[in-house]
Amino acid sequence: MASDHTRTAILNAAERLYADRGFGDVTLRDIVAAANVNLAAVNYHFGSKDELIAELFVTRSLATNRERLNELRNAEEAGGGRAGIDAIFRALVGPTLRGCLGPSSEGSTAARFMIRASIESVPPIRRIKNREVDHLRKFAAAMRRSLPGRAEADLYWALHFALAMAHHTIRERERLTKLSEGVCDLDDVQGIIERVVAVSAMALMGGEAKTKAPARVAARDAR
Amino acid sequence: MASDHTRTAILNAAERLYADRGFGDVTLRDIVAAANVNLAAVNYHFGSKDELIAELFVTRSLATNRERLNELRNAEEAGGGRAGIDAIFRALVGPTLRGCLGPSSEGSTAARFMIRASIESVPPIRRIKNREVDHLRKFAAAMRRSLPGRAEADLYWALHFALAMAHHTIRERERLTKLSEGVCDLDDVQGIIERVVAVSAMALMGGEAKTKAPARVAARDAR
DNA sequence: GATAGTTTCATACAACTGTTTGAAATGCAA
DNA sequence: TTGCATTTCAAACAGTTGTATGAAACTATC
Repeated sequence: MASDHTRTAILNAAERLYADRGFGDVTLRDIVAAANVNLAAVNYHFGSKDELIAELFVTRSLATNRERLNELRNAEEAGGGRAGIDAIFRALVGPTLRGCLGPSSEGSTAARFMIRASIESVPPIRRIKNREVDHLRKFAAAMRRSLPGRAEADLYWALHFALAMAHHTIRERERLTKLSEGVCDLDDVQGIIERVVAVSAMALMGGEAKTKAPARVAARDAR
Repeated sequence: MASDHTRTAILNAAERLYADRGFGDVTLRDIVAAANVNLAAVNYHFGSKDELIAELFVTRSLATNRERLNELRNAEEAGGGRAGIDAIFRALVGPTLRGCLGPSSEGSTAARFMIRASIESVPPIRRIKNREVDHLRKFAAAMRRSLPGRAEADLYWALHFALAMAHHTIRERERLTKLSEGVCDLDDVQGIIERVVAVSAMALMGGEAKTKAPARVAARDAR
């Protein structure tokens, strides 16, 4: 037990430094200097550098996943076991985008850390991300309940594209601002979420009316 | 001039090693060992490790960009100055997806290197990517010509989402296979391209008929 | 075949990395 | 206070990294 003071000081300093300068050029010595603790404290409290990074990422990651599942559960309860497809996508990408975008994310170390984690891909984080399959399957299941007739492949492709748009927007938000010369407002988080949700739903629906039968989205006029 | 033998041996070995094991844990010593050349040869021929990586990436990157612009030009000429929106997206994501996906990409070192470069983000590569704004603006211009009435923001968001889907598919292709338990066929490159193109077009069109007036895609029922 | 320029080589360099060690300090129970 | 366990600390360790050096080998020109 004890005071935990050193432990949390390390966690805070590490999160801030990694967020600001990336995993690539932050050493344990940088961290302990910022935390005002001894170099050996990291290995004493966490075992290794990788385990420190893993703990940082797992904490934030679990929080996001909890938020997602909360939103999903609420949507399904509101719909009597079946959530609308929009609500499902909103539960999937909303928490991540809200957490990492918008003016508040500039100040939040947690947000900047997660952005960094999505840009640089270090081994300990990759290992954790690979365990997220079960979590995503829950969203696939919700989609299946919501649209029983849909082809499995279309389901997963839509899920995949939703995550693609969300993560890419977080990763490349600066580039998008520069590319569009400020025309794309990265601070309008709710607008972005609805945009991603709408496109994801269209990816699944093939641009047809929401309640209609399956519509293939793929291979039309090849080239 | 001279034989260039050493130079190209380094380039080949480096590309293969980076493709296989990532930038993180391939050292210059690994490279020169695989290339059967002296350690000092890298600094002699390239100046530094970062310049070697940069040269590798620039070469492949320019090739892709050339291919993209070729396809775009062809599409615009075929349409008398105005390419169809599908053709524009196809020119944008086609070369990248064809290069990095499909059974052939397993064998191609170049493809595996570019996949690696899109997963790990090292400083020299990031610097080059940031100079790609001009290149992407050409596609924005083509979209503008194709659909003069469209709002600028919608244009850039669709462009952004197209790249998002393409790159995310490349980055996470293994995860998607595992997640979907093989239901998503990552070897059907043409099918994937058409899927991405269709969704991108829908992102821009808002699910309405292709020739209709602007349709906002964003903020409907917030939450 | 001597000369000048290029390329290769073995080796050293200097710095930095995460981790370990063993002793000192601290906190807490009896 | 005594004793015991936890925590901190300075120092060193062992290994790796990219880069620099200066001599040797080569190549082509005159």
